[in-house]
Amino acid sequence: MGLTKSEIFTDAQNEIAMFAKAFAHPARVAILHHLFKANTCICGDLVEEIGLAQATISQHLKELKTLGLIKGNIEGTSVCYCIDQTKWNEMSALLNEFFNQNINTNDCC
Amino acid sequence: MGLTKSEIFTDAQNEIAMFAKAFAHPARVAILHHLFKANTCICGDLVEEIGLAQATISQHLKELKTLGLIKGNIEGTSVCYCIDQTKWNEMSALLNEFFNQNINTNDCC
DNA sequence: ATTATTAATCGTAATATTGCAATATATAAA
DNA sequence: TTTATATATTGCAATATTACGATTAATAAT
Repeated sequence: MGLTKSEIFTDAQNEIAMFAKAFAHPARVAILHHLFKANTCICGDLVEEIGLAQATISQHLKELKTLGLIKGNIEGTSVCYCIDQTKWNEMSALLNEFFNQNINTNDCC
Repeated sequence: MGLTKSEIFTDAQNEIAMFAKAFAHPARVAILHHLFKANTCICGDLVEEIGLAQATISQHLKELKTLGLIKGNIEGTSVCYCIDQTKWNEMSALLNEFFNQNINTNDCC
C-alpha cells in the first residue's frame, strides 16, 4: 500500500502524471516562472527570490532537470539553469492534447 | 518540515500547483480519460475499468470533485459522474497560459 | 596553499499521498 | 421490512514528498 500501481496504467497516463507532478508544487512553479522571466539563473538567485533553503531549491531543480524540463550548465562555481525549450514544447503538446480531448462532449449531469 | 510553505508563493502559483496535482496521479488521469470517452460513468464502472479497489477510486473521485473538475449526480443507488466543462476550460486556460509564456525566450545553455 | 563561493548530497524529521479492508449510509427491489 | 446494490467514510499501513542543517565537492580568488 501507499505505492502507486504504475503497471496498470498506460504509458501515456503515466507520462502525463509524471509531467504534471513537475508543476504540482508551487516552489517548482515559482522556479519556472523566474526562469521564464530571467531567461537564465543560478541556484542562489532562486534561494533569494523564493525564500526556501538552498538544499530545498537544489532538490526541486534536480526534479525538474531529471524530467528534462530544464538544463544546467556549470559556469565556474555556479550552475546556469534555463528551460529546455524542446522538452518544454513536447510536454506542453502532450498536456494540451489531454486538456482538449473534450471538444465534442457536453455537460451531462 | 515536510509542510509546503504555500504562504510564500503567489495565488497563481498555488492555483497552478493545485490543478496540476489533479493530474499528478495516473489513476486520476485514467478516470478523466474514461470520463471523456464515456461522457458519464459511475464509480463501479471505473473500478472495473481501472482495477483499483472501490475505496481507492472513490477517494480519487473525491479529489477531482473537490477541485471542481468533475460533477456527481445521485441517480438511485449510484452516482453519475461527468466533467465540469466550465471548470475544465478555466483550468485548461490557466495552465495553457503557464505553458505558453515562453514564446519569446531562447535556449541559453 | 588557503580561503571564499556556489551547488550537490546526505541524513533526518514531519507531513502528504496511496491503497485497501471494513464499515456506514442511502436507495431500490423483493 | 428485509435484502441487494452502490458509494462514501473510517482506520490503518506503507510509501512519497517536502524541508532543512550539516557536510562534501569543486572552482575561483587571494
